[in-house]
Amino acid sequence: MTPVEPGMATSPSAARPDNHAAPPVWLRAAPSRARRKPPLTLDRIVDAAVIVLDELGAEGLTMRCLAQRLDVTATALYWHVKTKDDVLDLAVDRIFGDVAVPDASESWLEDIRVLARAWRGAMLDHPWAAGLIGRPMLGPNVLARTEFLQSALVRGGCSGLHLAVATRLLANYVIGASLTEATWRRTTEPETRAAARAHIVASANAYPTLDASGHLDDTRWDDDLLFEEGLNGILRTAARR
Amino acid sequence: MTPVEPGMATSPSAARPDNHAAPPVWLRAAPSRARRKPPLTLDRIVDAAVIVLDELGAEGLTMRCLAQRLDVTATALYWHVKTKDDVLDLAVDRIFGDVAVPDASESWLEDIRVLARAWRGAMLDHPWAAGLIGRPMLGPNVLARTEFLQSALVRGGCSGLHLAVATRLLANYVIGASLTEATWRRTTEPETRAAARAHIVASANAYPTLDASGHLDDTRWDDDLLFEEGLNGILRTAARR
DNA sequence: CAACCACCTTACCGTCGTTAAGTTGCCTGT
DNA sequence: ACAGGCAACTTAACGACGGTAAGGTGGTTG
Repeated sequence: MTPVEPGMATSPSAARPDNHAAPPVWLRAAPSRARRKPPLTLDRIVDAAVIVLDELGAEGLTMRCLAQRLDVTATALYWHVKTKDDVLDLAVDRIFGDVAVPDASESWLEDIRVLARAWRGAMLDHPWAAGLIGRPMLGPNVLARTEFLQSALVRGGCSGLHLAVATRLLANYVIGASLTEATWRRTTEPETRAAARAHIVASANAYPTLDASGHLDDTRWDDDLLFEEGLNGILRTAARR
Repeated sequence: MTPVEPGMATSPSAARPDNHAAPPVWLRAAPSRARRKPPLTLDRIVDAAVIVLDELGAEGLTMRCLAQRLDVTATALYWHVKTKDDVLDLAVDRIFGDVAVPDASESWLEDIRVLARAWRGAMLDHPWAAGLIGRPMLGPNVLARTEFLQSALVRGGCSGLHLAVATRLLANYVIGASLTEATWRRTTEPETRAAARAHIVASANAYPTLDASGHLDDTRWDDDLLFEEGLNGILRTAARR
């Protein structure tokens, strides 16, 4: 697939002496660094994994295809990573690195809002992450965001039981909302969405309220608004402390 | 694995005549029904799938092992089911059938509380379900519970935007909470939990608030209490309408 | 220059989900 | 009563997957 290139790279006895001899630097240094493939690192693996996941989804990520994109054999990955699950865990934490942690402003409420929005945004940008949340998230990026969230609550005056409750409430809401929205967005060829909605309408006697409220197909309000309003509701109760 | 049993079942030319000939009914009728294996149905497949999932977790469920438990070949399943994902979807919906839908009482708040508790309980009883929520949940059991939840909110006076917000808020909170708790419970050999907590303590400078609040290892309050308090917070804002 | 070690490859294993092509047995029309 | 057909299952096999074991290689160190 990637046959060994002829010339310098192949034989040290030809390449090294060149180093000491004639050729101009720009003809020597550049190729010698560019032609040799860059070393495989954990970072490069995770980068590639996120790209593949974005393109093909969670089921599309295989060690072989990931390796191919990095121009190595599949087994080479196992030098840097113990199992495929490691790659997935790292990829999940990686995308949460994109969630900007705001500088702590004087408005802890707004800080939380910003973080929550960004968190949801990251998950909607990478909908495959929704299916991977059922594994413990202990990566440094996730922890850093949780730390910020809880510290904002502390700034807002929460402590003790109320702090624990508010932290979980917020985190669980954001996770739940992102999860359901991303799931819906990911699997939704519009035909599926229409079919689901049609099924509810057809079973209107079984689901009268869902039918009347336009569940799964409400064009009156969009997801952003509903998320924001729910967030407001939570923050109002948190602020009452 | 299941060799053909000798006698009647093997050869029609030997079995059928017996039907017309000597042997007493209780030796004929009973075995003829008991010995013939019960027909494979979707229901039996899903039942077995839930059992296997409970025993071995999501990764432990394979079509072959599921088939073995049903005393059929793996390919036989594909007559009743199109793909393995179908089995998973059905299994997820099945466990939500265990969530008791309360009779609508005069207290819509309490109705919601009961349903939310049961929902969470079902997920904690079957922690494997947490990893399978990243797929659209459109099964009849899930829909029926959502219908009840929303109808309770309507009884409570919600409508329009507020109804949509409250429905999502509640559902997302319950899902998020169940997911994180189940995930934690499933993957937690105590060693992992201890390691995670130790990591936070060790990085106390990076996560001061998490460290101080006993994140991931707070013995002061248990999960049930935190869930309940969060639920109360949500319902208070919903009730203000 | 020999020995070593980090890093990658070649070769391969067992298992998985799934398909294709029979085979069996009941049920129905005549 | 019997032929034909269809539903329900089996046997066989495919290709891809995650993962392991052993071997090579190139740069660094004694």
